[in-house]
Amino acid sequence: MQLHHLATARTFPSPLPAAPSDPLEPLGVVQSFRRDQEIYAEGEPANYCYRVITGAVRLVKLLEDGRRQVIEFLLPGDHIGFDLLPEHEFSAEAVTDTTLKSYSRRRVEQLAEQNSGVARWLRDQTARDLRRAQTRIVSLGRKSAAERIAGFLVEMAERTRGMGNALNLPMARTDIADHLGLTVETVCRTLSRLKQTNTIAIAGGKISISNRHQLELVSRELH
Amino acid sequence: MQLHHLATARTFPSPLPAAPSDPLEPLGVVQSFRRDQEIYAEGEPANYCYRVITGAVRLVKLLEDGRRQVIEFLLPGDHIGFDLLPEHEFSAEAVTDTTLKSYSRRRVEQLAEQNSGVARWLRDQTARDLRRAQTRIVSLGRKSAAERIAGFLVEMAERTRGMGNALNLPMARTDIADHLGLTVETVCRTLSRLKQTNTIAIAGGKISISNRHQLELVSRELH
DNA sequence: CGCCAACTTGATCACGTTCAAAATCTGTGG
DNA sequence: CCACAGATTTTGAACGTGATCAAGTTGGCG
Repeated sequence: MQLHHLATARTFPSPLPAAPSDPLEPLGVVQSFRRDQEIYAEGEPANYCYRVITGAVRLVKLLEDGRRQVIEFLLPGDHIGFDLLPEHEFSAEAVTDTTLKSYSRRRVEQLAEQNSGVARWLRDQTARDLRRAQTRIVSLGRKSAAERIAGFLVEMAERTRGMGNALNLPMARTDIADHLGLTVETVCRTLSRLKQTNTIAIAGGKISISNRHQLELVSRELH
Repeated sequence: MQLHHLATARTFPSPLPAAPSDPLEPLGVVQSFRRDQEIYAEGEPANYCYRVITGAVRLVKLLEDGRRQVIEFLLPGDHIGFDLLPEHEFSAEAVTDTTLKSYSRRRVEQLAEQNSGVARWLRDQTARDLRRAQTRIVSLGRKSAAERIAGFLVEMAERTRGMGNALNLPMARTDIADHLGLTVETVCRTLSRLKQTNTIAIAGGKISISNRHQLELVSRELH
């Protein structure tokens, strides 16, 4: 199989957030993954944690009968596996060609033992992930398809702060559907409806937000 | 308003898990809450964190139009708010009459600063909560009503390890529904169906598991 | 005993799914 | 550069799970 040439158009060119903490940084090793390549598998011992440099990663749970849940998308600057639990409960896959910086879990743990700043940073990191997961629970438990999709677009706009209103969504519709607990068809139809109401625009496969205010209203079912 | 007498029948009499860590324990102060009493509100500064002694607590998100999501139930031995983020994102309410031990967030933070064991315990605590939340995401995103309810019963059986097969569910059907992203009616109907198939028994409002194996199969849609 | 809240059951409805097909995009080779 | 092939996205029609609306039933507590 041949290497994809690096899809620079699908990459996030914005300046990367600062390293988590200086003492951690020298431990990192750059690693590259091709589109759809597995970074680690469910149940594997967690020997490394990662920071996304370019590209995007999805955390995935695959049920025995083929149903799939994308638990989380990780974008440049995001951290993976810093909860330092001994095993990965979900698998991680590259959404597009991706580069990560990987850190030895053992070394990070040692560092946290000695340096309370690092320990604190780890704690805050995990706490933020927890908040995000809990917010997702509300969305999946109590929101309509339109609310979830509008909310997802707003969230992605904030997380990528792409130039202007152009959203850079590296993932396919299927990934979005599996993230929001919907089917591809529902995602497409809802996007089409948002387009018809001039809330978003879809040109050449790229989505941009035409009416951010309206999109936020829809995400709260206050239309 | 009059005090309810302590609903001992609805309380968890099992031996309480050990304190998180000795140095933390002397900071704790016992506090009591009546059924449905608010422990803290959404958006409030998080000055305290808690450990459940008896009773049960629900973490709740209330949407502007009245929809409700119970993000999490906390049972005796469980910890609340130890992520030490500055504000509570959700409100906490007593499901039944409840006693908590409360800890000053500031003092806990200081302790973590000095004692890397405490810091590590905090991190692990938050990491476990994160795992639980992520598992819930899978359930809400990709599981049917029957799967969610069966899974919930199994989970509660494990968490309470009630005497034998008798489950002690302190929360009302509405709470269960709002936890699983369903309506009360669906919860009732599904419980009735589980009863008809002799998977569970409902007597005097109390649920007990008749066929644990079957229940686990249903929770994985392998019936 | 009688009231009110919680639970249960039934009938109908709607949102999102499923199945199916068409349109568009991507990449590859001539 | 265009043509073709496979994958992804979009649209359409029928269906089904769980929601909604409505009416009983049970249980706790005065």
